[in-house]
Amino acid sequence: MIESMKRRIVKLADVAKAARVSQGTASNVFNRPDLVRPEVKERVEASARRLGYAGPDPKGRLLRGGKVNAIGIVMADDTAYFFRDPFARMFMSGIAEVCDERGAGVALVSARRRKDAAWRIQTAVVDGFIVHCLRVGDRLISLARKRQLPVVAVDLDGGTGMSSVVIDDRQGGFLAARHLLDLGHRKIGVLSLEAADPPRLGLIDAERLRSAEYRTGRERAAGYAAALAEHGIELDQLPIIESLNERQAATALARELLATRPETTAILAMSDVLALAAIDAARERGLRVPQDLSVIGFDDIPDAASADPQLTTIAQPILEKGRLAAKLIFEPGPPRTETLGVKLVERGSTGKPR
Amino acid sequence: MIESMKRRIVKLADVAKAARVSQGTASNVFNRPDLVRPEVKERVEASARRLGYAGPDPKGRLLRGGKVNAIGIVMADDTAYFFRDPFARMFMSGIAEVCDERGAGVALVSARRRKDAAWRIQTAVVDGFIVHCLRVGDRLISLARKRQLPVVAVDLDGGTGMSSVVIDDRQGGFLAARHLLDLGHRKIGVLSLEAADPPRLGLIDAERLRSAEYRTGRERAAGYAAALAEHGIELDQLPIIESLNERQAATALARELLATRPETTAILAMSDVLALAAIDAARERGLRVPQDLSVIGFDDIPDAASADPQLTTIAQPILEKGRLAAKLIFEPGPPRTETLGVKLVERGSTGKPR
DNA sequence: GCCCATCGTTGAAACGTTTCAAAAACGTCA
DNA sequence: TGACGTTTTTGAAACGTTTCAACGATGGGC
Repeated sequence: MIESMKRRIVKLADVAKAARVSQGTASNVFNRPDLVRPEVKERVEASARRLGYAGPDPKGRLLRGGKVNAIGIVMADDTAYFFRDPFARMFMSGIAEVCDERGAGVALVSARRRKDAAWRIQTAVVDGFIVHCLRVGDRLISLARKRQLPVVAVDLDGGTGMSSVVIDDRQGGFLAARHLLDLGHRKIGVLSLEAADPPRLGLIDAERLRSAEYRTGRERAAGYAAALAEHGIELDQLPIIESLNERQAATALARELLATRPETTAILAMSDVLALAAIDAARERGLRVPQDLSVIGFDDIPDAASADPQLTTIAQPILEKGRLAAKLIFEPGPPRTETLGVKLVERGSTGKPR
Repeated sequence: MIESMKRRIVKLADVAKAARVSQGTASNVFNRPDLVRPEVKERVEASARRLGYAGPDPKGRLLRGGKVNAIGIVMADDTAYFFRDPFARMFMSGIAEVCDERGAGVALVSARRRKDAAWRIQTAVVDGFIVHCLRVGDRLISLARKRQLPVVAVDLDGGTGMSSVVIDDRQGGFLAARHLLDLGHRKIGVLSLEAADPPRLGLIDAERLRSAEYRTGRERAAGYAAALAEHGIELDQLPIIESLNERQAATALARELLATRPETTAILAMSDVLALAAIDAARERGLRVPQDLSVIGFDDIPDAASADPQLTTIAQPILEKGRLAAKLIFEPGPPRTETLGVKLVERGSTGKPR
């Protein structure tokens, strides 16, 4: 009698047997209750209750051929980043909206440590992946694709056979640079996102950006170059600083830029975080923004509007980006690339040069 | 030849056959590569490549007895709420930290629509649940528990056989009320969280709070009552307004409170959101905070410190709450309830009555 | 009373993997 | 050469469900 304590887990077959029906019928009780005679249904449910059946185990259902009904979002950062970073949060909100509509769940896949990341992606129980990675590059993508599930890349050059969502970074860069040029700035410093892995922090030459592995930096720089060209300026003539997209680190680099190039009247920053860092650095030097130094950012994160001074920036539709990425995952059709527009938002951080 | 186009999915057995090894060996190639002779491993990998094998399918592995390696977080709101709400975000960050440490994934389970919610919880592919629900009450909990997976409840009275994490709401309520009383306030209005489902918006009596279905409201009110009692005041003597925890809605109710009880010199709010709403309402009436009206909140969300005036509030360790909830999920031991402390944070929204 | 349609129920076959005891291969040593 | 330890490999048995063609019962129409 004691060995009956072994408490094996109760499964559908046990319930079926106890209720003296076939397994198929028992299954129907839980999944298509109207197919089974009320009386029988009652009996099966009673058995289930009596045996302490936990309900059909998703593991079994899954194998049988079901969809998981959840998509995985891969980011090259720790999981808390999803909730901390303003960009990530809006992006996720967009995804969440669409998933709710479709009744799909959301699984967060952190790909922080590269080693671990592979395993996480290979074993994630999902129906598809949205991959947002600037940092680790294509490795994550190719891992995800190997799973042979739908994959949508975000802010990355779309590969063959994969959908992707990008913004018109080049146009954004163009608008930003033209804005400064129109105001009369010529002594412009560029604060760049990482161009490739590994990043090379500090002064870099324009060539590194032209051939950058990361799409975002490459395209935004190309936009800058196009606007500059209209004024007969080469990107190569400007000082370009590559930085991590992180406020502290960027402030230090911006400080250095302002120190070595005191003639600078404007900063072209490839992200709002970089722009805010530039403002911090300017303030340290006693420079007023925008009177002594104009700063323009990129992205229009929520902080941009509440900064002091309010940040002039290139707005990208982050929420929409998330929505679109999610829609593409669910869309059955052939893979395609969607490009979203950007626009200049003039606020208080730019003005005419002194 | 054409029917071979049927492109059945390639599975481990196919790879094994192609490489002329047993399925067991093929499995080892992917899971314990060092158990198999390099030469054989090579051969299997080659076959896998040639056949376009996607790697061991997690669905199969899962059924065989594996852990999913992910926990589900259930909230009674839409999925975007996880990224929007300041409280939820900090809470999730705490959870995320611990999950990263343990190498576990995070799945977001929205239980917005009650009907849908059941299915979501029943089919979520996870190893355990952290359930945070004020609104929908125990239904979500009991669904989760039926899965016979580890469940941790947050901010809820722990049931038998289930771990839970709570804060010392009563002590928090006590500290908040005592703070106002010590400053000399006697004409105090209470802005309460929902007491039960369905909420009853507007003026309620103290009894509704004493017997409230939701722990948070009940306990905080009990703390208020204890502090008041020390000054010979009964909670029943104060005006109590029940409100949704939502800024707009709460502002309207606070406005009403201030209009009908103009003698009020202080507001005891059960959350920071409610407190901020009270400040909005006060401002509309031309009341200065804290000179004309003192307001104290609860929670200490990030907004509290950056509000104008900065909000005096009861701080609860939100991040730690998340961490602890996650730890309890992974902990093998018997279920237990952890209670976290709170503390009074004096800032600018409270002062002596005029 | 017989035939047919309908409704419920059954039984067995997937689904794709991991695990584990046992068998085979290999190497070493007396 | 045979006995004996080690490595490798095998074969088969789970894991828990859903699905689906086929079968039996039930009742209506003729």
